[in-house]
Amino acid sequence: MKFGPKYLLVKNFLKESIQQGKFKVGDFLPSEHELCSRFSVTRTTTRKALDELIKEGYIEKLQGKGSRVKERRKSLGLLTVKGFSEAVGKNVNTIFLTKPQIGEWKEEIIFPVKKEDKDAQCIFFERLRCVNSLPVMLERNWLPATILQGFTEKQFVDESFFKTLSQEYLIEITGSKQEIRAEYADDKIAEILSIERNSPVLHISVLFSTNQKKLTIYSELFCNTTDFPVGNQYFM
Amino acid sequence: MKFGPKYLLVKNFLKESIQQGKFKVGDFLPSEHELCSRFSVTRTTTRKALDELIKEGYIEKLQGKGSRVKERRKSLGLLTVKGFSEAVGKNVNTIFLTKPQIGEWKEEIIFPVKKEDKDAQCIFFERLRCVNSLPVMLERNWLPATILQGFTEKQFVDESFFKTLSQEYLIEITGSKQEIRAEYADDKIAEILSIERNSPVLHISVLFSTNQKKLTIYSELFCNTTDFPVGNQYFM
DNA sequence: AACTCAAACTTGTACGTACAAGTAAAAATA
DNA sequence: TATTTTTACTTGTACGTACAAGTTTGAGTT
Repeated sequence: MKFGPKYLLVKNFLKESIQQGKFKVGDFLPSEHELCSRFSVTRTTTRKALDELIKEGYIEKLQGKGSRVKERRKSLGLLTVKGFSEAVGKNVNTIFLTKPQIGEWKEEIIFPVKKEDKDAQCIFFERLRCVNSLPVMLERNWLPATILQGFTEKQFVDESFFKTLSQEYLIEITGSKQEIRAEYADDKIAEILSIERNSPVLHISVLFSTNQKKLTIYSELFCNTTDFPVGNQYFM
Repeated sequence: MKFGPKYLLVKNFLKESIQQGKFKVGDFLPSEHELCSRFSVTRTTTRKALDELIKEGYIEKLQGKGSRVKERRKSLGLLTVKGFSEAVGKNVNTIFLTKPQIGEWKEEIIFPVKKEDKDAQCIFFERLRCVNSLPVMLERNWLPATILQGFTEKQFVDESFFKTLSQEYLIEITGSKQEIRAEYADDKIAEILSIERNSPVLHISVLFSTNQKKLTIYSELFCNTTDFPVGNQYFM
């Protein structure tokens, strides 16, 4: 039998446990010492495993206390509407304009759709994000139906698409590519966002890659940024 | 005398050497073994130092070969115009509309200007980025004049503001905060970008923090995204 | 009851050793 | 000369040990 490096054993055990919710956000992992004896490795090896989990944003270490499961690095360099999620006290809600269903690959996807994706069926869903009941962002998502069995019938975990992928299918986002444009709102977008036709809207095209090589997610976002700009932060 | 951890000695020596250009991009650092004997530390310590430099994006390791100085992580989660720098074969140039000079703190800065900055004098400069001689992005920058002695007389290194900060003042960007809006182009912006008034333009407000606690940089960018969308990438 | 302090935990740094695995150039072979 | 093999270098993994430094808890003291 061929095994890779030992530290991957520890790392993957912890990573999968976190992804499956066996360790929840805020929980402390077993101490380094305990992991050592559980896997019969030295602390060097255990610490290497933990280091990688820190690098990937799963945990943080607190000297004297332990290793705590972190809210997963949501950013990924992604843009988020200022006021979504982090904003406390704001009334944010999400409306499904189109529930997940088998649909067609549309022209409006900016990034070129891969051939293997085009050959497969396509899951589509469309959501409207509102702040204080005012529509702020329209989100359209396309993804191949090959892997996600029964996805159209599933309820979203915490209203979150990514949480659903993570917890129900053990799929996580590993990368993203974005293009951002300022455009005139066409009739449809203007109507949905309750703005005038030809108002400037922020158009964000996103391509997500995941740990499942076959699963690429295509998203097109349209934002009314007059009241809620889109933003991100990065600190070393 | 009080020293911190030993690995910081090695790390900082290498980091400063890289920042000062003693090791250039593509160069290989001294081998771990050599660093060990030079600093009288064990490989554990040296590797810890190198690990941190990897994390901060300064170097990459190649098994069997060595540690090579990398092109510094430009991204920082930042948006870049698609076609700038990375795009080969494209004709990109930069025009100073306003050379670095002592100016005033303007109202148009979106992020609130810190009090200590407002009390100081302000360096301002304004550049127009063109692709194929067509104006694509207008960039306005403000920063307090306290630290950067003689900045207004300096020539930019490689036409790059950040390279100049790094090589001439040993200042590096440690974080950023951005807000993005789609707006109507006002008269002035429209004229500079050679577009019609009230065309949609992408307005990006950036606040950079640096390793010099006193130095914050405020930028306002205006992009015509019809031909060149703005974008970023992230991969784990 | 309130406080102090020691003990028992946690992670952080650092030592030293050994061998595996990848790379490149020199040496041996055909 | 051209090819193969060896050798000497690089980084990667893993062992074991020791003590420093931060946190929590509970025993002991006031």
